[in-house]
Amino acid sequence: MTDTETDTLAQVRSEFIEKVGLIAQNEGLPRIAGRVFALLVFDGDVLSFGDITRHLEVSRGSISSATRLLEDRGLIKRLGKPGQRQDFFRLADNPYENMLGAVAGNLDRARAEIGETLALVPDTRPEIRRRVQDYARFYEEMGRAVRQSIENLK
Amino acid sequence: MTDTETDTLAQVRSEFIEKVGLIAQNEGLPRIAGRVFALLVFDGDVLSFGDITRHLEVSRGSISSATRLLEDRGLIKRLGKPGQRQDFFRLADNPYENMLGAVAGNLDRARAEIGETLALVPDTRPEIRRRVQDYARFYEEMGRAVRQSIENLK
DNA sequence: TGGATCGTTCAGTAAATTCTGAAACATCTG
DNA sequence: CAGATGTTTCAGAATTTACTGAACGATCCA
Repeated sequence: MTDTETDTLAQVRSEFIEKVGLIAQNEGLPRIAGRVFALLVFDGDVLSFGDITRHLEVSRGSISSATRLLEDRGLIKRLGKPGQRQDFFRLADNPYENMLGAVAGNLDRARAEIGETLALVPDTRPEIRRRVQDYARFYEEMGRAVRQSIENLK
Repeated sequence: MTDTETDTLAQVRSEFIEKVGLIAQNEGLPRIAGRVFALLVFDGDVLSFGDITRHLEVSRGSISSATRLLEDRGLIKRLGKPGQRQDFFRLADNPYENMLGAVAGNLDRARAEIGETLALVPDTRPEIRRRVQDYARFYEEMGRAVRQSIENLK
């Protein structure tokens, strides 16, 4: 591999990290969480907490909360190494399925809330019921689709 | 219908509106946009701009941008009535399909950006390619699921 | 045990987003 | 055309969210 190619790959890598940061932001996650995820996707290796702060040049506080968020969502895995003070991280085994699991959870919650309203609209107002039901059906349908995706990714 | 029932329905309606406001916020939309949408779902009628400001008690500026956002996404329809200065609004004919259309668009965009990265990772780094490709596949799969939902809602 | 390294917490700051209200602009009516 | 009514725009206020950095408690090593 020539130097030029190395430089280009480093550049591709850094652009990827920034892109995923923006995608995360667009999906309502902290940008830094997206960058950490991207870093682990691209590099593949097990990285230490310190590695991550160094690569991304952000405060340890931010890395702490980003890693915890990603860990809670099942996107990354925290590893302890015997005789090592540092925490280590790698991609989870099934990050995308877990990501979709969180999405499905949100959809179910929304569907449930609308269901509560539906239960309170009397039969004497069938037009209202129908419209609220259409809305509920939308979340049901999305939930089904997402669960199907989880299957397809397995 | 008794007064008690009427009061209860009014209450159900207002709780629904607030709930949808929060759901919208949770999905990254302005809360007011969610409330406007909920109002039109629940009431079903054609409502004027003024009706909406009165029902929701927010500034006309906010209603103006919320209605435009919802209109742009194909969730509501703006109507002109002959001999009437006011704008009128009703639910779009297929609001949920259009909502999903926007979602699918975002997924496609994300997928495309990751595809750009993938194209730049050389064959000499197959491990990186595989991981980036898995990530791209995730967006593909989601896109497929959403498009399927659109079909199912038709 | 003392000193170093590490991760978390939290208070304060920065940045982004939403909302308001007033001014500008447009349309209708008499 | 003048006045009344209606919508948009935009500057600034309010709110929310993300981020930093320092203090703290924990763990490891000499």
